[in-house]
Amino acid sequence: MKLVPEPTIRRFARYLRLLDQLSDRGENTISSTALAQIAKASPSQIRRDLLALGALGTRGSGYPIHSVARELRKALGVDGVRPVYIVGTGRLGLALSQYTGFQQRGFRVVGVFDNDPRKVGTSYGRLRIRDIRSIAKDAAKDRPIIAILAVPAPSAQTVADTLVDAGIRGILNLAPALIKTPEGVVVQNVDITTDLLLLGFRIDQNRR
Amino acid sequence: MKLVPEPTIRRFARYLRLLDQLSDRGENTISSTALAQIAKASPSQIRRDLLALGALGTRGSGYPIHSVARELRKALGVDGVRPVYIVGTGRLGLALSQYTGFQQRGFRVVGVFDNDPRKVGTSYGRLRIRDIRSIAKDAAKDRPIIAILAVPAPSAQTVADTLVDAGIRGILNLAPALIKTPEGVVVQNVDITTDLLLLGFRIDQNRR
DNA sequence: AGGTGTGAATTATTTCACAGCG
DNA sequence: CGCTGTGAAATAATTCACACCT
Repeated sequence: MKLVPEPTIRRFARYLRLLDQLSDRGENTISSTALAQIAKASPSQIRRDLLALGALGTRGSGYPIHSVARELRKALGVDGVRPVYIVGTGRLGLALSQYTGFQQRGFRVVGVFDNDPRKVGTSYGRLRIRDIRSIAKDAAKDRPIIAILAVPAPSAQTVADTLVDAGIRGILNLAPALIKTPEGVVVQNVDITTDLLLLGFRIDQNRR
Repeated sequence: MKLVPEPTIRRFARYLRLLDQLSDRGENTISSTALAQIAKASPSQIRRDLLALGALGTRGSGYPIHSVARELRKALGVDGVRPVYIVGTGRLGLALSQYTGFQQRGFRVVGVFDNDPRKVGTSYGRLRIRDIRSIAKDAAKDRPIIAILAVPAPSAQTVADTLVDAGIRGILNLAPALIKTPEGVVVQNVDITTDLLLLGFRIDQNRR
């Protein structure tokens, strides 16, 4: 597959969720127009986007949901299962460690870490909180590529450095802090306040 | 202010966070080049973006952090304080209700709701969990414009309808489900799995 | 010198519109 | 027919490059 534009990738993730839902309802095919409706996009945009996966549609009847979903997974790199570490077991870290949605989307939480000795050793569900100091050793065994960083802002950079040393290639940063990583380690920032701001703005503008 | 493009708005939220941080460190001005550095954007993009707020920069020395931050807040509609409701007190809802970051950014959680009678009445910090059935009545008093929806996917739509009836104008939807709202009620979806997918993709492509 | 404001050029993304396949 | 695939056109966003202020 050649280079896919960034906005298309964002939409890919949305399409995948929608198609999975449709699939659960027993649907087999969907037209660009119908998908556009529920995805809040234009039919031609859908066609352009899906075309990047190859010509999967059937003229006259639409797109086969199953194959498109499979190709989307392949394009997004979740055709297998990706092991993930969660670092930080505050309220947010714990909430995420219990979240079942990851598994359905190709991610599996295989380790939860903290630096607080009082927490290390206690169990939440199937996961036992491990000591952050053993993360490099553990990572050699679990081979996670991605880590979810859910620590307080002041320690974000230090912990991020530890993750990089442990061989992590991508960090989903939930801390409200900017972190620096060496070339080759990708950071994706998630900041719910940003989304709140954006929502507020859209309300004022009455944008949909 | 005339129409600001959507991508610019997204960046506005980021700039604001950075400028607040710089301000905390005692900085007074910053050049487009310096800001570009930490915001991972190009200097000319910064200048274009900030220009949409009016010509605030001083040639030769850069942008006055304070005024720019104030204008950003105005542009994003957070020059005052926005009251917010949180609906759903699972792990995630509770984590958010305790999150202190909102206040600093112009949002204040003024109510937390659930439908579980065993939870209603119990207190978390300064907030007492209230009954979802009284939300319309309460909203008439608290006048929240925004609600954060943190309920399980199957009940998302029903609860969203309740929120709309209570006069909510914008919903930050954390449930992994699509919700429909009447014209004039804005929905902003937050889905951490989508960000994980995006991160995974960027690792594969080695995009920064 | 140093750094903004801004038209013009470039590049990216979306939409149009229609040929062509099932 | 209905609906995809796709060049071509239109629109949006970014970057260039430089005049101009302090």
